[in-house]
Amino acid sequence: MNAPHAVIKQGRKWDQVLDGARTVFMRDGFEGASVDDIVREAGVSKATLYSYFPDKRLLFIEVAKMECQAQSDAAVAQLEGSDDVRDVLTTAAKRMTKFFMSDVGLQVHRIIVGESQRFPEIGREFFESGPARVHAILRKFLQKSVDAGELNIDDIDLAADQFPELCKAGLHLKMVLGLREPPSEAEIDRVIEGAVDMFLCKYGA
Amino acid sequence: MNAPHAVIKQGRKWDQVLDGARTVFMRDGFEGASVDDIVREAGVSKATLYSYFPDKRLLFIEVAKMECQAQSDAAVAQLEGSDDVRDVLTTAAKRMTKFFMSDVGLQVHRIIVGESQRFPEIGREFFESGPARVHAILRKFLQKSVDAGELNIDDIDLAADQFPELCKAGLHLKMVLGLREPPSEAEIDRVIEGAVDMFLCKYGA
DNA sequence: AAAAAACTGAACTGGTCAGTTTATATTTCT
DNA sequence: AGAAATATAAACTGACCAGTTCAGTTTTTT
Repeated sequence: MNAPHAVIKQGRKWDQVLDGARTVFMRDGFEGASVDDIVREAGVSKATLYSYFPDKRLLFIEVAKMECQAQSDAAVAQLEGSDDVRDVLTTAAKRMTKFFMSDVGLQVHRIIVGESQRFPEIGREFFESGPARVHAILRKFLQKSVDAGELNIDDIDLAADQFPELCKAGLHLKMVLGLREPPSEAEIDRVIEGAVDMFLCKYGA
Repeated sequence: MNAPHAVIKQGRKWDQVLDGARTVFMRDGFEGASVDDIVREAGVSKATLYSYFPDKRLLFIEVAKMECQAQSDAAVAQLEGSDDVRDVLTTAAKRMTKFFMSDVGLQVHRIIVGESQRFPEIGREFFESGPARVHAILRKFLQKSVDAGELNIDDIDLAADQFPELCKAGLHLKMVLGLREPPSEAEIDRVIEGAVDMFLCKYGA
């Protein structure tokens, strides 16, 4: 069995190229990043890069995909470990907020929003691998809790949309626009507690 | 009294330039817009444009300022006309949501977020003339209602941050990324009612 | 009507950048 | 070791674009 382990021929320096591209795109955005910067960062020749990717746009899309994937893996996981609804929601809120406010999360958000006109598929990729997964997992948990009689929700999709929104309250937009320092633990806790309180006030059984 | 009515000499075609720039920037973004496109759209010579604005960046900032101003004027007004808290909140929510979902509102949001790294002052300008004004007006109304014993809020700033966030639930991001049709009246009403319900559930006296 | 101010059009500069080419070198496979 | 695949460096092309310049025209002011 010495069959090639991938149909797509990727060459020895595939990872280097992607790493370099990730660094430069995340630092400078799509327009701001020049291909020469990327090859310098990657320690690779321009010809090599272009032997992997036919153009800058497709390289960017590949990087964006990877970043979205990594993002959602880190931020989203099954909601388990406690039987108390408030605990579970608080944990979920902390995870989400942590990612929303991270440098990577903010920068991905900025770039995706800014380029979503130019590259519609990137917007979809981002949404599916991030917000949509959060929604799905939250939805599942809420449904389970409703079935168990612990929550009382008529429109579960709406509720699963509201909760993440509450976790951003006031902080996220300011951070995206670079208008404030990262929030302290205390500030985050205040927002999260406010979110959970409000959510349970409305939907608690 | 034939004194010039403005200290800054603006020339006859000032408005033409700004209108053309507004059209092209809002259509193509900052990088996507070429100065030649703008002068063509404005029906003005390049030399004229550069006699008003020293460079493309400052022209863009001027346009962004105007757009933010127009935005907040349209979306934000005193919250009056009814004594019923629910009515007032519902009206406010409708106005906000209408703007959030409008073509102009979405495009301004995309461009500002995308360019906020390159032009930090634009982010601030946008925030002050938009979200911050909404926050201030909402805050004032909430305080008044608390004083009148109609609401019961311990952290008014948090509450004033939560409400607009609830009004976006699920819709805004999808629209920004171009992932769905504009919501129907029914969908908007559903989100708004959900927002007001949840808000009053938590803070109603 | 004369003078002053504003505008025009078109060519030009200098710089950047995506993507290509080529001749050469290194790595990997057999 | 020899062949085949992969990578390199560097120069090059073609296009785009911000910003300048200037000789000449139109509009406004006096």
